[in-house]
Order: sequence, then C-alpha cells, then structure tokens
Amino acid sequence: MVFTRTEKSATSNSPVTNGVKEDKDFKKLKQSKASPTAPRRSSARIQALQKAEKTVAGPNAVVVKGEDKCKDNVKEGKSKKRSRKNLVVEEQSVLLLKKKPLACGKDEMKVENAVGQIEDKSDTVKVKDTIRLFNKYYLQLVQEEEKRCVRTETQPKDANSPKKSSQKAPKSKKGAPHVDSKKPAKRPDLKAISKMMENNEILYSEKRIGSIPGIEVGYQFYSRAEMVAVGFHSHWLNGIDYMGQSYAKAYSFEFPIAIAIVLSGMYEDDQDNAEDVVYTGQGGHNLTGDKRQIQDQKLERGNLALKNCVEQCVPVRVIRGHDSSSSYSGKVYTYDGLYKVVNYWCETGLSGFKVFKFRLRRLEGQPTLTTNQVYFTYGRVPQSIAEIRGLVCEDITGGQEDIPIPATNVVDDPPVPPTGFTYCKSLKVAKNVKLPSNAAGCKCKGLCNDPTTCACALRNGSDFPYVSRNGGRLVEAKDVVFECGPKCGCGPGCVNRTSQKGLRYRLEVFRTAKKGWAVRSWDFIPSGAPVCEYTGILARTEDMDSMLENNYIFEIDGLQTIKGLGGRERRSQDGEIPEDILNKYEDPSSESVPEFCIDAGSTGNIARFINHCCEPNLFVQCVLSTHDDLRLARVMLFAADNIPPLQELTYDYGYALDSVLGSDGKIKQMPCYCGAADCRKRLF
DNA sequence: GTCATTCAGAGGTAT
DNA sequence: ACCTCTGAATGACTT
Repeated sequence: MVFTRTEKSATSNSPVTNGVKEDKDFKKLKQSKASPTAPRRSSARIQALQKAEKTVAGPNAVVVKGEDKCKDNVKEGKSKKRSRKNLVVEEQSVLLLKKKPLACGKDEMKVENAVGQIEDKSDTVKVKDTIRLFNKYYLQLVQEEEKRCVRTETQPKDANSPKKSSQKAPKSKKGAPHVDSKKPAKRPDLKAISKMMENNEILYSEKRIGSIPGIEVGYQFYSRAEMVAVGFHSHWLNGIDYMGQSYAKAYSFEFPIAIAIVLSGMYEDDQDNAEDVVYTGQGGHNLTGDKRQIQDQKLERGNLALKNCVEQCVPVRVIRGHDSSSSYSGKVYTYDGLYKVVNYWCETGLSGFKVFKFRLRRLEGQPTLTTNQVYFTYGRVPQSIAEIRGLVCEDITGGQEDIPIPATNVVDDPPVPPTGFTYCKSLKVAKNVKLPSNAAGCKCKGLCNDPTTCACALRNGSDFPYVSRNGGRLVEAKDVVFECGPKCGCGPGCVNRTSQKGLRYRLEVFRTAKKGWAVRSWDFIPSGAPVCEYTGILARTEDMDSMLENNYIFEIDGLQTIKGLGGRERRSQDGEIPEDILNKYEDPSSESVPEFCIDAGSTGNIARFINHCCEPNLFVQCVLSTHDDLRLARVMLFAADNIPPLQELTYDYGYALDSVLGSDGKIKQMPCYCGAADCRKRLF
C-alpha cells in the first residue's frame, strides 16, 4: 500500500525529491514543534524550520548543536588530526549535550525520545552513511576511469569498432606509455578508501577490540574496502587485522594483538565448523598462481598477534567471505561475531611447510549462526514459479514487463491477490495535460561516451550521470537527470538512457501483516541502479484535491527541488542546471507547489506497491528525456544502498508531519510501521 | 558460459 | 622496504 508522497528530504546521499502537499499545509507544519524528526531526516525542511524559528526553545538549540556535531563526525569525519583521545572526549561531550535536555518538560520529552533514538540508531546510521559515502566515491571514481578510457580509446587510433555495448575501452594503454595523466586508477574501491582516509572520513579510524557500534552480527559487507571504510577491518588485502606496537601506550596489553580476521576459505588447511574454526596463519605462500605454501610461516605479524590473543584472552571479530554468484558484486562478507582464540600450534601443512594454526571458538551469548551465514546462501530465493510459497498471481503485469512480477500472500486466509488497479508499464497522460516533446537531443552516434561533446552530458554538468558498470548506475542523486531522448543520435543501448531500459531485477509483490502489500527483489541490487519508474496517470494536482482518499498520488516536485523550495534539499551544485531550463518558470506562484502529479490509484506499475520507510533503501530521482519541463519530469526510483535479495524495497514518502488534512479539514494522522530504528512513528 | 592466470594495488608495520 | 586470503581484466577452456 502506498500513500501520497509529499516533500522529500534526503539524508546525505539518500536523496529526495518531489511534491509537497500544499503550501498552506506547509505553513501549518511550520508551526509544529521543531520536530523530533530533525535528527533523522537531515532534512532541509527541518533545518529550514529551525532557522525560521530560531527563537524557539533553548534546550532544542542545545540538542541541535549536539546533533550537528554528531553529523560532523559522520560526514566530515574527524577533521581534527588524529589524536584519539580528543575524539573520545569530544564524543562524550556530544553525549552530554545530548543528554542534557532529558529532564525537561513535555515538548522536550519528545526531544528526549528522539535523542535517545538518535543514540541508538546513530551508530547504525553512521555506518550506513559511511558506506553510502564510500559508494559515492566509488562510483565517482568509476566514472573518472570510464572517462579516461574513452580518452585513451579515441586517442590512439579511433577504434570506431561497431561493437555495441563495449565502450569499455580496452585498457591497454600501452600505446600511450606516459599515461594520459597522473592516475591509472584501476581500483576505484581502493581509491575510494584512500580518499576517505585523506579526508578523515573513515568511521572508526582508531582500531578497536571487540564489537563495533552499529555493526550487528550478521551484517553484510559487499567488499573488503567497505570494511576498511568503516574501520571494521582495516586492511583491504590482509586476512588478519591487528593492533601494533603503536597502541602500547594506550593499553596494557602486550602487542601486537589481533582484532579481526577474514575467513575466505582459500587456505588449503583451513577448517570451518561454524562455532569452531581452525584458522591458518599468514605468510609463506605463493602470491600468484596456485597460492600454495612455498615456505615456512613465521611467528610474526598477524600470527604473533593471534598468539597474543590466546594468552591475553582478547576476542577477535570473525568475518566470513562468500562468493555469491547471483550478485553483481560477486562477493559478500558477513560479520559472524566475536571468537576467542583458544590455542595455537605449528604443524607441517599439506605442502610440506610449517604453518601456524589457530583454533577459534565462538563466544557464547551471541545471535545464533545460521547455516545461511556459514554456507552462504541468500535466504531462499525461488528458482522457479513452482517454488514460490503463497503464490497468488504469477505476473501482476500481465506480461507487460520483460520480467514477470509474481505476487505472494502468506498472511491472509484465504490468500488474496492484489486487486483494484490496472497494471500499466508506462505513464499515461490525462486529457488536460499536454506533454511537450521539445528536447533537442545530442548528435552522438551509436553510444554516447564522450561527455565533452555529447549535448545531453553537457546539460548534466558535463558528465554523464551514469557509469556503465553493472548496466548503468547513477553516480549520485541530482536535482534532475537529463537523459538522451527520441531526438538523440544514440541508440537504445546508450548509458544515458539507463532509466529507459525497463525492469532489471526479479521483483515480487508480497503481503505483509501490517503494511499491506510490499515489494522486494530476488536479485542483489547495487547502489545507484535504477529499480523502477513511478507510473500512473499524469494529471494536474488541482484536479486531485477532491480525491482525498487516494493514497497513490505522487507529486512531481523537480522544479521545487531545483529551487530548494519547501525545505527540499538541493542535490546538484549551483550552476549545474542549464539556465534555459530554469528561466522558464517565471510565475512564482507556480513554483510553490507542484502543479502536476502522478496518480497511481487506479492504474500504475510496480512502484505503487512500494512502502514508505523512514530509513529507506531507495530514493526518488526526477529524469528528463523527451522534453525539458521540470514540472512534468519522469519519476524514477534508484537504489540508495547495496540491497541484498529479499530485503523490502522502500523509499521516503517525505511527508511532513501534520501536513495532511482530511476531508473535514482536520489534520490526519497515519501511523508508520516501517520499523526503522529512527522511525518517526507517523507517516503523516 | 566458466575457470585459471595475471598483476597492480597502497597502507601498515617494522627495520 | 618489506608484506599482503582483492578485484577485474584477460585469455583459455568447456558446454
């Protein structure tokens, strides 16, 4: 089930876009308390509110301060030079600041709760934001790399090979030995963590013994580099992460001591029995080729660190690496909890060389390991229609989409399928709305790949908004994305048509107990990948006002976002949007409220089943391709995170609290069941 | 399509 | 100046 979407707010890179209910409501909203939701939604809107009512509430001000600091820690990392202690102290002072308002009156109670939640969740959210930042850098660097490849491709010999999808550029830059500049940059993941280190954006740059706040047992990483970004395991290559002598001053242990290990199952002598692990030490093996042992291991570095753990009873975080062929990322790393290093010995391994062995036993009192974690399989993703439990409809699209979308219901008795709507893959336009088709288009041939000449890329700030990796991923949320359209010279395979290529993942509509219908994917979805468009009937908002009970209206607020109106957070930098686009809308009254909306009440696609969540994994992105009218932009949903199979897909409907009025003119409330740690508890 | 091989990668640790 | 249980591209192979 879906409700009216309103203003969006974005948390860092989880974007937001679109419609505001109406400005009178917004005024009401303004009067509402400097809402407890402020922390969660980094939200422009709330910030605007706070600015607007600076005069309010002392305690709130304090809280805000604390939050700001908190945010600083997350976003800018510790920009202070290292010195751990300072950091710790600072964090404590933040805590103090946060706790202060606890003892206050009613309104402040809200704040208190909110603050309490911030604390709980902020660890989780810090991790999430850190990973999102990593993903953003990663995609930016992939983009840079793709650009570089184009350059080297066109330079050497203008290989205008008719090969279609491969503008991949054979990276044999041998032709130009002096490299077309400084950085070969082959590993965007490593570059991304380098960048985060430079900027002090590593979440826990100080190594820690034991568990890491915000990372529960079962947490999944999608690359070694992600772990480095969080500070969970600080080498991207080594299996054993340990604290060296430099920590001797701050602790009374004998160093080095190991703090985290990755089990990749690659050592020929490793044994893994879930709760009980025999881990082979590092060193002495052939780095290339068969990776066999070629010499004796020594009791040094990581091996010594693990030995010291035995004697000093230091627990070690254990991460298991898994191949997951079904995913684009190809690898998954699960955090499986703390283990104690029970003992160690030295033996002659299969290859005849000395190896060290460490027996690890899982500490008690942790969530049980499932076989899914040890022998990694993603839940039970059905392989065929016959395997689907609770199937109530084989394909709700009736064959319209390339990939069928089944519906399942294991909640109702008897199970019922979703009804009351007509599936429609593409947008329909109401009679009184005219969709222009004035986009000029670019003159590229075949595929667009040179952002310096493609007219469409130029509109996006001289870059393609997408990288071609994984079939097209949006590098970051923008106010609006300009895609290639019907008048462009490029073909359908062009990366700048990424949102026009239909569904890419096997989606399922499933029944939930409290939230009605919901949507999930059987496939892994990498961050920045397009998930689906929001379709329905494109209509005038004013015609909708009578239909208060219609919960499927999506207001198109591309224009409002671009202007930063209604508290929306700008996503693009000033000057990035071509002026000819902006200058069209001169009537300020037309700007305050989205003029157009998409009504998916009676007709729509899969998007109408996607639920709201206060901590979503999708974001909304306005896209223009056939015309350049921001008020009529297409609405796309993109993945904000790497999304594992079977995780419910959600986005932030973006309601401001108390912004929705019932037919009686009273404020309507709707509880939120999203279950996020920082849930606002109300949808509106 | 899958497998095997290749190799750059870049910070941490110790010398 | 070492070390390193990645990742991705390439080439060889199998169906």
